[in-house]
Amino acid sequence: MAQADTKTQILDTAEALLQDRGFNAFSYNHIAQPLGVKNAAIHYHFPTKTDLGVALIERCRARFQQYTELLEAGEASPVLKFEAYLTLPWRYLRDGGKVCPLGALEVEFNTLPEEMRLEVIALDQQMRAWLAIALEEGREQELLHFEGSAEERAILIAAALQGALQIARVAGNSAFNTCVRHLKQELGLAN
Amino acid sequence: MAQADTKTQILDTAEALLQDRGFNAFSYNHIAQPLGVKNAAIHYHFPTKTDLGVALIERCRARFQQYTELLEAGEASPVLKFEAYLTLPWRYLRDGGKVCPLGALEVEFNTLPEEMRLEVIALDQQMRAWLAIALEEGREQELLHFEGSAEERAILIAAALQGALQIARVAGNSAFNTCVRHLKQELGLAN
DNA sequence: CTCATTACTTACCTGTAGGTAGGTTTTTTT
DNA sequence: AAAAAAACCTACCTACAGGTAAGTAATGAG
Repeated sequence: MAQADTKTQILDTAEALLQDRGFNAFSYNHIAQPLGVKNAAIHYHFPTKTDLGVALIERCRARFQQYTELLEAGEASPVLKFEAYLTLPWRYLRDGGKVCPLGALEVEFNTLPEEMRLEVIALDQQMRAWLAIALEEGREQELLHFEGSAEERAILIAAALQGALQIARVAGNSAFNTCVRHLKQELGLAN
Repeated sequence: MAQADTKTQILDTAEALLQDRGFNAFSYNHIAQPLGVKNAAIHYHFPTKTDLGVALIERCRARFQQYTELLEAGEASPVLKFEAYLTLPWRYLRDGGKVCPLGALEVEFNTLPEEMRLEVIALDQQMRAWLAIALEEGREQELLHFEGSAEERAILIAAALQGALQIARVAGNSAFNTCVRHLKQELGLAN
């Protein structure tokens, strides 16, 4: 129990650091100190930083999977699904001006080991693909309105949210909210 | 001449590295090696990495200023101005899948020294403010169509472009082009 | 009760980062 | 031609990064 707890805490801390500073800007010590544990303890659970990075992204993927399965199980409407998607970055912003993990990893993409790159690509695919399906459903049910393919619209939305989180750091949180409002408006959603 | 040249080359290389790997992921050696000079030569021109970073962003600002002044002097139409704005990220993508400098710096924002942060904020302001004016002009002349304030629309566009450049790294360049097409469409521009 | 496993610790190693001091060469100024 | 400034280089230093090896304390199974 205590072991799994530490492992989870390591991942939690690493994830927060990733979203706060980027992958290259945190070290094992940055994780170890707040947990009151030594550097080598991290290496015990994650031999290399690459292992840590991979595990981190895999957890993001699993969590997103769970999140969407819950929504599907609850037979959520396309609109609710879309709004659930918006909730993710919104939480990041609320929790201390964090940035989308995907965005951070993409900026540093060319410095990442191959194993991590593959995970990043998979996470991106997974998220956008699900969003696209939700958008298409919404259009079929005439709840959402947009031109072009749903995949294309999903790119625009994902890009805007990701960028807005980053811009919010220098322009204030309202920048993000503004962006969300416009995205909704363009889908024909009252805000 | 040779001195100013080296200084410029340093900035060029540093800028490329920033857009390729992020600010924290390149070192003085990464700059020195391709230029065929020693580490200390960089320190001669830019005593600290903070100095380098500040100079880099300042140059971005000056260049953008020049760029826009040229457009204003040529009495470019609002549509042309908007398209000129789109050209910037488009070039980044073309030149080896680079990312917007602003986006890279915002992701690492919390790791940057105060002097650099102020420059980042200034660059963001400068770019979005100019874009907003162009958008507003376009709307007044009924060349562009959108709801809400021009500043708000500028945020959406800047965020989407920034995010699209990053996503293009994992989803291919078409992701960026798709994003641009949709942004234009929404402004009522035929593509 | 013993043995093995798990979850660490202490103590180290190597590489590289940013940075500095002082010397040397080249260019410019007078 | 001499002096001074500019543009470097060599040689170093310190801090910290990621990583490893060997040991220890606690837990749990046979």
